Amino acid sequence: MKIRYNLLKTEKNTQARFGTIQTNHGTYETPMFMPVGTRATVKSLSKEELKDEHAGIILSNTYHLWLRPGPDVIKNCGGLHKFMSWDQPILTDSGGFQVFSLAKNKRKDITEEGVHFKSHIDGQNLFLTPEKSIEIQNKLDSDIAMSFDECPPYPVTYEYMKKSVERTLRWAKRGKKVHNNPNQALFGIVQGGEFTDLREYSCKETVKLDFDGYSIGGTSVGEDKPTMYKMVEDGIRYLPKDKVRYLMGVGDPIDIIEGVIRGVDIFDCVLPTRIARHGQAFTRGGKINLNNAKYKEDLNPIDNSCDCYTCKNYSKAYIRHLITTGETLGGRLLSIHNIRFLIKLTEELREAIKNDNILEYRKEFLTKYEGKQKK
RNA sequence: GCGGCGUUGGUGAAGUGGUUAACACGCUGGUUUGUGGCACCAGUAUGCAUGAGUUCGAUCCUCAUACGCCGCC
Repeated sequence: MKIRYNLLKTEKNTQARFGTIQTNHGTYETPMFMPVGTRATVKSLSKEELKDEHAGIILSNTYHLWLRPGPDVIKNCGGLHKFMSWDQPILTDSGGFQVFSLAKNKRKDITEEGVHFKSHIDGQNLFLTPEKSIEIQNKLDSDIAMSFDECPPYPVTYEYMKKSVERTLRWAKRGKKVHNNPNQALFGIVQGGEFTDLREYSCKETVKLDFDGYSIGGTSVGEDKPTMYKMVEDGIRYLPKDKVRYLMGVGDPIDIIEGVIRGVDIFDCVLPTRIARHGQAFTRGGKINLNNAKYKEDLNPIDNSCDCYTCKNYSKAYIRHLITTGETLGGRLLSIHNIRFLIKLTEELREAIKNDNILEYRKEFLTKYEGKQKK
């Protein structure tokens, strides 16, 4: 079996969906937030810590594992699950986004055949193609592989985006052709930027290729929020109801809620772990910065309503001390909290969908999260 | 008691007779969305030991005082 998505309920007033994803490594409810473990590790966290906070699928990255330790090493070590001792599902990103982020400020050479770019480790010239990406992901033996796409920056011209969408479609076809891991699902990626007709086109053509799931790519690349939400709407409209919908790279709490309301099932994002390492935490009352002097002697947990390991055991004063002194435990504790915060958010969204009150939930969440003055 | 040297922000310090006193750290905020992990951005001395003098103008020159370090009696 690859994976199967079971749609159990659509919320009455919105497109929000409650369902399950069945995989070879267990069945999990959606909407779901997936922590990012780029290099076969969710930075600083053990598998027990992830499971204790109810993590389901986690992410890993083709580009990074390609460079180190290399796909053959992982294959010879029994595949990614065995290698990193993670017995729950893994989704591997294709490396498409790395082409965007690695080469953001430099020249990148995108050709029909693939992408030439330089290793961030030693500068050597690399060449990644759709076939290569899928071949690596086959070896990694993740549960879900992603098609290799082009993720253009924002903004680009309509003409460029049109060409890019066409190329991503050809790449999707090529990748699908060489995909040969019977236990691995393969997802297609919808692109098209902020152009409604290109999103529609990308969506319909990608669906024709019949993937195991679909993701909305090309968001959170510099556009404003209304534009991003429109991209999601335009990208999701023509996707089949019986397949998973994945909004790539989105993990701001508000964006997750807005995504779920528009019909997204799964999300991934580096935000919870990255901001944790820089001393910041999500709370019901908004994002806070533990570096702030006001927490110097604050013995309260980060969030009184949080059930995570960090909030059950440590105070803001202590975490602030760890963060300001550069102790690694600080980032770890905040990562645990932030991941739990987003996972708990999706748990509550599932309940809201079941109760048909997701709009009400959003209103209540925003009132607390953004302060009383808004909306 | 005599002589020499020194005294610049929270810290280490640079510097000049003339608009905004360098840099670093610290401190205070902020940013971060398919991770180039441990980053980036902004703010932070109306002030140069104290007093007087020289000068159009002094943190920078002169004198005195205080404090510190070193040497001599």
